[in-house]
Amino acid sequence: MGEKAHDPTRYLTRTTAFMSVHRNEQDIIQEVLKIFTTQLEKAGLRKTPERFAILEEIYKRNDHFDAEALYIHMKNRSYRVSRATVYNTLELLVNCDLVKKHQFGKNLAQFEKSYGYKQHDHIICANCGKVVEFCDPRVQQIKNMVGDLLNFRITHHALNLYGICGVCQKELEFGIQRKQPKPVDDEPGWGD
Amino acid sequence: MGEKAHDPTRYLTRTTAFMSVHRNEQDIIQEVLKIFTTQLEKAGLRKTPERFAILEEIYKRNDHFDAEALYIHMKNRSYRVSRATVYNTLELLVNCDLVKKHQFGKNLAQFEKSYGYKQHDHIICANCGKVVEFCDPRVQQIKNMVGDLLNFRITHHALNLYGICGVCQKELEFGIQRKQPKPVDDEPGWGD
DNA sequence: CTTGGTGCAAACAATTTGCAAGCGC
DNA sequence: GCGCTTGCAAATTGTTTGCACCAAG
Repeated sequence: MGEKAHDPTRYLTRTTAFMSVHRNEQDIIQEVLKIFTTQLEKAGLRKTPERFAILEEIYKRNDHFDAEALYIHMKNRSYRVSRATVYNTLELLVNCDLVKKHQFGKNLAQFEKSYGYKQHDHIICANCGKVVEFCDPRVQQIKNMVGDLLNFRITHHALNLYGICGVCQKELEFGIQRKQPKPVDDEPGWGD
Repeated sequence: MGEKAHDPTRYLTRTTAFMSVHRNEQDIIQEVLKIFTTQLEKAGLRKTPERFAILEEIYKRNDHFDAEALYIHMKNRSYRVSRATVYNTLELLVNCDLVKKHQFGKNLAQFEKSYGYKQHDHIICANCGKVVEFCDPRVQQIKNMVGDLLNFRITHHALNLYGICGVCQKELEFGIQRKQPKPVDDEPGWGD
C-alpha cells in the first residue's frame, strides 16, 4: 500500500489553504495514519498492512459508502483483503473516531471518514439516495439542553432529514421514478 | 387523508390529560381502525382480520418494539399470524402514517404507534437500550431552513441522541455493564 | 516463536420472497 | 370464482464467527 510518507511539504498544509486540494488530502492521510498507529499501539493491537490500506482508501474517498462497496473498492485496487477484515477494521476505525457509521433508514450501515471534518448532519433523497451534508448550530444546543434535562451523558447523535431533492422533484413531475439508490459510484467490474 | 373527525372529543384530548388513559386509548384505537379501513379501501387492498388485529395490538402497546417482538406478542395473545404478515402489515401502517419506523443504530428496525402522538425525537441509552422521547421546536426550524436552503422537499426526519442514562451512569461507576439491550418487556414463554 | 490477525467459508439474524391454500369482495 | 393475502419455509442480504495458516512483535 505504500509510497506515502517522506514528503517534507506536509507540515505546510494548514497554512496554505490555497494550495491544491490533493496536497491537503495527502496530509490528512498522513495525520490519520499516524493517529491510527498511535491508537493501535495504545490498545496493544497489531499494525497490519491491511488495516492501514483500508484506512488510506477510505480517506481517498469523499463519499458515503457501505462495507461491501469498500470491499469491492479494495478488490478493484488489487488489495488482498477479506470482508471480515474490512468489517473488523471499520469497527476499529469507528472506535478511534476516524470513521463515522450511519444508518440512513435502510438496514445497511453507511460509513464516511470523519477526521478533519467539521461535525455535520445529513439530508437524504428518498428517491435517488443522494446524501448532502449540512451543519446547524441549533443541533448542539438541543443536545446540551435535552441531555441536561433528561440526565443523559450524550456521546453522539444522528440528525437525518429525508425528502426529495431538487433534481428528483423535477423528474417525478415527469413520472420518472428510481426507488433504487443511486447508480453505483465505484467501478463495478472485477474478477472474483 | 384524514377524515377521522366526527369525534368532538378529539379536539379536547390534549387538554384533558386528567381523563382516564384507558378511555382515551379505546377511542384512539377506534379512530385508528377507521383510518386504516379508509386507507385500505382507498388503495384497493383487502380488509383482513390479521391486519386489524396487528394494528390493534400495536396501539395497545406504549413502547418501541421490533418486528419479532410484535410477532411473539401476537402469538402470546393467541393470534394466528405469520412473520410475513407482521412485516407486510407494518409496512402498510408505516405508509399510512399510523406507525413510525426507527433505526436506532442497530440493524434492527424499531416501531411505535404514531397517531395522536405529537411529533417527537428520541434519546437512547447506549448501555441499557432505554429510549426516552423528547420534543424541541428547533428541530422544525432546522428542517424548514435546511430544506429551503438545499432545495429538498422534506418528508420526515430522525433525530437520535445517544448517550448514557442517569441510572447507567451510576451503575457504570461500580463497574456494572450491560452491553445488551434492556431485558425484554413482553412475556417470553409461548408454545411454538 | 507466540499470538493476534487474516482469508475463507460457513453460520447468523433480520427481512423478503415463492408458492399452495384460503377468504374478502 | 378471481386473485389478493396468508402461512410456511426457503431464499436473500448484511454481518459475524470458526478455523487453519501467517506474520507482527
